[in-house]
Amino acid sequence: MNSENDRIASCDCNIIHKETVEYVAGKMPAEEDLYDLAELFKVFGDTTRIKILCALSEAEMCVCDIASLLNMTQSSISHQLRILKQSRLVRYRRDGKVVYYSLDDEHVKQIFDQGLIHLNEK
Amino acid sequence: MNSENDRIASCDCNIIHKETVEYVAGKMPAEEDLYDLAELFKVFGDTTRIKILCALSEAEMCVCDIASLLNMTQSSISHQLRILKQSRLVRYRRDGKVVYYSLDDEHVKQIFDQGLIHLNEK
DNA sequence: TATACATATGAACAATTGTTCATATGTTTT
DNA sequence: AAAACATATGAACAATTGTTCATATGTATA
Repeated sequence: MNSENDRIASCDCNIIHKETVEYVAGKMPAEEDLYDLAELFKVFGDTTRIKILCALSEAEMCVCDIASLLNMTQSSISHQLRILKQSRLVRYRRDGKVVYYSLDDEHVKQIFDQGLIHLNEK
Repeated sequence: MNSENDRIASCDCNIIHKETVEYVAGKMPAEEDLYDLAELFKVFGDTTRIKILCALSEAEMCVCDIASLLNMTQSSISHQLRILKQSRLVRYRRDGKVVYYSLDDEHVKQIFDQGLIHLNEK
C-alpha cells in the first residue's frame, strides 16, 4: 500500500503500526470527555487547591478558617474556592456573614486517595 | 482571650473557629506530600497527556503511533512523554530505531477511571 | 561510511494561571 | 443609618506552560 509509506504531514513521521493505531483509535473516549477529564485534574493540580480540598475532607470550614489554616490571604482562598465551586468539587452555605464550604461529593476524597496511593508505592 | 479577637495579618481576617482550624491542622498531611500530590495531578491536567495516557492504557505504542493517533507533531508528543517519564507514569523500551511506551503501573488507570466516575455522576 | 529514519531536546513565543491589591457586595451590629 | 466584618471579584503582574521550529542524537540500512 502506498499510504503506509507516505510520510504523514501531521505527525512528521510514518505510521509504524497501523493496526495498533486503528485499534486504539476505536477505544478512545470522546474528545469532549477527555477534555473534561483534563480540566478536572487541572483543578487538583495546584497546591493551594489540594490543601483546601484536603482540609475540607476533614471538616466544614469558612473562608477565614481556611485562610488562617493555610496562612494565606482571604482573597487568594476566595479566588480558589470559586474555581472549586465551578468544578462542583465543593459546596457552600451561608450563615449570616459567614460562608461555610465543604466537599461536594465523596469522589473527591477517592481521587485524592488514589493519587496518594500512587505516590506511596514509588 | 485576646488572640481570638485580634485581626490576623496573614489571612486578613479573624479566626472564626479556632478549634476547627486546630483540629484540621493536626490532620493535614505533610506539606511535601501535598506538593507531590498536586504535581501528580498537574501531569494529568493536560489534554494531550491525558490522551497519551488513555491511549497507552489500551496498547503499547511508539512515539510515531501516538503522534499519528492524536494528529499532533512528533516533537510535541516527545516533549509530553518526557514529562510522563519524569513522573514515572510511563516506561519505555527501545527496539532499534523505535521507542515503545507503555503505562508504568496500574494506578494510572485507576486515577483515570476515578476521574471519569466523578464526571459521569454529575 | 553516508543516508534515512525515529526520537529527543533547546530556544522562543503565545497563552494560561495564581497571587496581590483595591474595592465591591452582603450581612450584622451599634 | 452608619460602621464593622466576612466574603467576592476585577485588573494587573509575574511565573509557568505547551507548542513550534530547528537541530541534535542514536540506530539501521544502502
